[in-house]
Amino acid sequence: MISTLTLLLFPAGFAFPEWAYKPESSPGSRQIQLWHFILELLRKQEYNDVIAWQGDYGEFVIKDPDEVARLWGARKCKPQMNYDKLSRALRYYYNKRILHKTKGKRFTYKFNFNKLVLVNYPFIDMGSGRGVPQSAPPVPTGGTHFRFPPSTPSEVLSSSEELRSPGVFSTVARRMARGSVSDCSDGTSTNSELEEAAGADERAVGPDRAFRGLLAPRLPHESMFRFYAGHPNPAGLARPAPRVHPEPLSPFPVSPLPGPGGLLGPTLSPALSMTPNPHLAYTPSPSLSSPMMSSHFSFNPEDMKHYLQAHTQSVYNYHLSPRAFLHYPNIVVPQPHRPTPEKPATHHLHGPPMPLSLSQQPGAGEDGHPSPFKFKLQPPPLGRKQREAGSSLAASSSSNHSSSFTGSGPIAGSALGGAPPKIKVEPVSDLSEEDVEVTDISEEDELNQNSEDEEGDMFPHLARSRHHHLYNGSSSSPSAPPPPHINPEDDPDDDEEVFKTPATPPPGSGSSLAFPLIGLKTEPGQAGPVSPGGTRCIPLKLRFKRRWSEDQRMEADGERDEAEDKKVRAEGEEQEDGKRDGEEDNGGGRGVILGLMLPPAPTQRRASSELQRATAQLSLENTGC
DNA sequence: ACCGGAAGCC
DNA sequence: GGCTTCCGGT
Repeated sequence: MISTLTLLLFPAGFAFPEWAYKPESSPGSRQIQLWHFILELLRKQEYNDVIAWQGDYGEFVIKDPDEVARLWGARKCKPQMNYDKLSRALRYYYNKRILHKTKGKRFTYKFNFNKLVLVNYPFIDMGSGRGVPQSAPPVPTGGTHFRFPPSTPSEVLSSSEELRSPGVFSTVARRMARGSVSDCSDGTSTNSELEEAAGADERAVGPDRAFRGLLAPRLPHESMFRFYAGHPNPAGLARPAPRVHPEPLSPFPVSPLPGPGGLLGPTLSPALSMTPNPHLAYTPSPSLSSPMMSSHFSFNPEDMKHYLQAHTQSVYNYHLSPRAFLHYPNIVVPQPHRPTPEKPATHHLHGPPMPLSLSQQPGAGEDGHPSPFKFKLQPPPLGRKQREAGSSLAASSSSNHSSSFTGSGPIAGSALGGAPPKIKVEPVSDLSEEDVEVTDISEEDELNQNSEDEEGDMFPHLARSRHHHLYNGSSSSPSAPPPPHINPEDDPDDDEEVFKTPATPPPGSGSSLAFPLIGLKTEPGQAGPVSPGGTRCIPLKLRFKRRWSEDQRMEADGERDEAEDKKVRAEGEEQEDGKRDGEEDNGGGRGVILGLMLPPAPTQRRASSELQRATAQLSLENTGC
């Protein structure tokens, strides 16, 4: 199976896009983007008096708005820049879900790292230990949000932006594979380090890279990365570790989330080169160092059990969606103890009857091109006016903005039975939907946006209608090291954190379990296969959702909304959405797999670190102007 | 302060 | 696409 997996994983060979390393070349823009810049400032101590991390993970406060504006203006050669304009730009990020305002706190904003990462750096290799930079945005609890690629090619194409289209990735990948990473870096940019590292990695581990790339989005966990790491290059590794030390200011927790992901990592990697290296040494958390970390991981029941258990624990710890639970046939994982009494122990990961085999996935790797991942920012919500107006446009059809979410819980409510405007039906049908899902995804994003939840993140689809929403209770998770200040409420909402797991693993999870990636690939036609078996989970899911919803509400109640509420609007979900929703929930077929793996946070972190690195080199001010 | 529409620039 | 600029509104 591994081989199969491998193939799937490395179909085309994804690589990290060049732009990932260069802020300047960030997608969509030639120049440095504001958020990169902010991150850059954040990571530099010298600007601590100007802007600094504060409060929750990802939350930062602009201590000196004028100065920040000045710096930004300098960087962009916009002397006329001022905080008013800068803040407008920041607000512009709200729609993109990259940032949101921390209500009630002056000049305080919060990154939604997940989104950033996913969106912009889906394939980044967070690799290694480059270490979470101090400035790394915190992504404590969170899960990552990811979206699945559209199932159909057409969809893919249609997708608005597929960011860097697959083609791009593949191209890059190839390049990288060759070790020509340097391309990216012409001297201009930043990164020598990154590039070098990347290059090294690639050379050393050709496929791995690809692998990583793929995984990254879904498998956030650091451990995962680590394992694949195997990166020969020391440089990257070395640095990070040291840096990791917690900064007072930095929101980042020192330690990465312990998570299941780590466990998986090994799993995945076996095939890959797992050479022990410093990386491995750098284990995020003790927990990771489980046996699983050991060089070899087998899918045998015991191991799986172990893994699952760990995963389950993590799910609980992170308040992940039930969907996150891995399913492994025949193995029942004992439930972790959860603080919360309520949580039902019920879920055992039962395997759905039909295990998916990787093979099922249709084109998975085969198509020559990599699966189309389309990670994109969500479309901005419709303008309020429009919405209000009832702009029909919304495209969607019917979208009415349904109500949105009342305070309590948007989606959750719906799930619970609240009347959700949109969703309503839970389609039990589920799986099949995937395609739909995918499809939807592309477009849906726009529609969905709603943010219902706290998150509002990027993957509305997932989140939205469906039940999904689970955000991690940020505060709670024990494992995650709390930031200095944790506010109970704060984060919960934060969307960022929300972890939407894609889907539960489909049935056959055993195998699937392992690879999210696979799922990706699958998309294309996969619906068929999945459907058969997979779906049955639904009921459980629903149940879980409810549970979660309840829990979430209880725990989080507050905030989530924050930003998102407003946006909710978009929702107009279409009927289809509803369907999809169901699906998604399910774990939608393919996605499912992914879900398993992902431990959210890490990824983000890594991504962030990468970003930081990338940005690090930029000069804050641009003299050139 | 903060929000977000609209128009415009690159 | 990603702001920048301007601006009316809360």
